[in-house]
Amino acid sequence: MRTHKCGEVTGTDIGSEIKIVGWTNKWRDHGGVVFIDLRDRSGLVQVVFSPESDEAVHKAAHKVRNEYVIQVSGSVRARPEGTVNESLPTGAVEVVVKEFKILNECKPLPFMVDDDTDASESLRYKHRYLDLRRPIIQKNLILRHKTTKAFRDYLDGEGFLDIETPILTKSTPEGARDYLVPSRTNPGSFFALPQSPQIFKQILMVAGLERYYQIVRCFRDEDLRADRQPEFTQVDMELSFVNSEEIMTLIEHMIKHVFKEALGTEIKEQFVRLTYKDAMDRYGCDKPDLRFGLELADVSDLVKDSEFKVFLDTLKRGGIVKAIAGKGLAGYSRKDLDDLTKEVQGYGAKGLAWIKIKDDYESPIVKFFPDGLLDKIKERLGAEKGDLMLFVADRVNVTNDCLSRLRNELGRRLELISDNVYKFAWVTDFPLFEWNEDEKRHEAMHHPFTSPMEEDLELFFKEDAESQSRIRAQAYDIVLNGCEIGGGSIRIHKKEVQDRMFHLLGIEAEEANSKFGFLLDALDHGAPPHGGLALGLDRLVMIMCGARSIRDVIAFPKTQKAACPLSNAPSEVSAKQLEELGIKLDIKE
RNA sequence: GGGGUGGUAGUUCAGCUGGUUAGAACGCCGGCCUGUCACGUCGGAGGUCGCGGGUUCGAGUCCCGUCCACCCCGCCA
Repeated sequence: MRTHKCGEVTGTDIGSEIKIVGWTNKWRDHGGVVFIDLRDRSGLVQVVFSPESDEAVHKAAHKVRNEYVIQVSGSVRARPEGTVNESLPTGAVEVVVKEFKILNECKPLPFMVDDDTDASESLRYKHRYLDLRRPIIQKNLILRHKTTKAFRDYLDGEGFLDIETPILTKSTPEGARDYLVPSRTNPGSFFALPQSPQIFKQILMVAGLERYYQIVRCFRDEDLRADRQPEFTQVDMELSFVNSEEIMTLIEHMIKHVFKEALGTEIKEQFVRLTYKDAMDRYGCDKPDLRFGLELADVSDLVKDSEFKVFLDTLKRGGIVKAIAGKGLAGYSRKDLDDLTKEVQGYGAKGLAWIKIKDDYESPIVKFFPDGLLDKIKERLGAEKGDLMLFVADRVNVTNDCLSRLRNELGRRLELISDNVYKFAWVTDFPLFEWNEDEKRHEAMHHPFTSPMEEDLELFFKEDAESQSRIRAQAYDIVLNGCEIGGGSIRIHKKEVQDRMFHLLGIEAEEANSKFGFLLDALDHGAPPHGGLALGLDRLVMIMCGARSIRDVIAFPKTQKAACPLSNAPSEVSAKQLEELGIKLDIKE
């Protein structure tokens, strides 16, 4: 149907007869001469209908409207002097139409197909076939394609096999809420859609496949966010006979390959290494944005010499006092400070103490600090005149949580966060367990198949909760610009260790057997040491695109209520379907 | 489950302390226009003010409820 693509008509085609097809991006009817910008995936080119070349064709051109699909035959020529469009790659040429055909018409549009459309998301998703015509979205999908291709190429080169795992699988305890699928042939029983192919990929290792990968859909029935969809894609990998260092090295090379191939960006520096403890101490979270500094400092040992009751009481109860220095923010108004205070209170802090460093220290609380103490605090924070010192005093986790969010907020306010900068970090030495206060039991921080560190195995077999809380995991997260883009671990490959793990998680042998028996059996039949990692593809591509939302890199995303405005899924089903499945509805009003 | 913002023409929005016939831009339809590329120009059509109640002589505007979209908290091993 065509000899050229619209965006690829160039000066070298001048004089030749070509045939192109595409959508009418814009038409300009001057009465005498009609211009149409014809668009296909490759770009735009201007076509000209002039009465001099063909009266009938020129007349018919008046019928064309936006988004009509047309086919054009004509000759390429240089545009007349003074009419070159510098802002268009094809702006030096135009196609003089000799023949054209309307291949399809288009009803009036619900919104303009245009990169800077400001149509609402729900309208765009309802007519996603129009929304996806916008070059800016196509660019994202193209980058996503290049990214997955680069992953596949790299992994293929490293001897990884792409192996599919079941989508209809088994519900497992722990983790997110499952999406369930009823089984018609087993009334009353349900499949679950996988939250990840975790167990299957481990079984592939036991089976001797040695290197597995899959770019695979995962499902979690939890509430949505700008960076969270109920179905999302992981680059999922598992390797046998490796340690965590070897895995991290491989992943680092892979990521650099992908950034170079898909984005043309060379990541030169080595990924930063942080232990979990370092990350928490210095940034208050396990996914710090390393594009800026503003590190936190623990000042508990200093403020214990003050007379500020809030701090002293917190310390007495086993809490801590940490602080951060806002560079150049000593001029903050009462309202600015109130806003910041409200922000941290939203995350559980009781308040935010502040001290401005001007010629003197300025704050309602300076009177509680003896001479010299404030200098020591200032020194520890690396603060100087003109800065604002902000303090949170609370339990360790609340303090860290609030200050890490405050740190990100200050990073934004001080405009320290630049796009097109990629700061990677590995976070390692995670605790194996996280204490669940509600249920009074340990939960796996990563997942229940994560191996404890060799040197902590002794603790692993001790009975007291305090020892157990000190066990570190052979787990590692990969962080990019303050976003967790992936994580993995060395897995448990010995049955007795896995049994012990379930025991510590409060999962009885019987339950473990019914839920994970097939994995436990496999571990008992010559399971090799193995480990792996999964990367969140959507989030990664989102960062690479500079997109604000994960929905901008997914062709058919769901709304915050986990619905699809295009297909209207989910929807009710017929009584017959329910009957076949043995399902009766009991909807709470 | 909770907090916030929004919902008025096809679209994006304005609409003041409640008051006559709800406006603008873009889009759409028609006319004019031979060098535009945000074309210009003249004219026209287009509204259940998300939905349901209430207050009032009178509600787009105030109150209550509800639905939807987005952002966040909880949740997401």
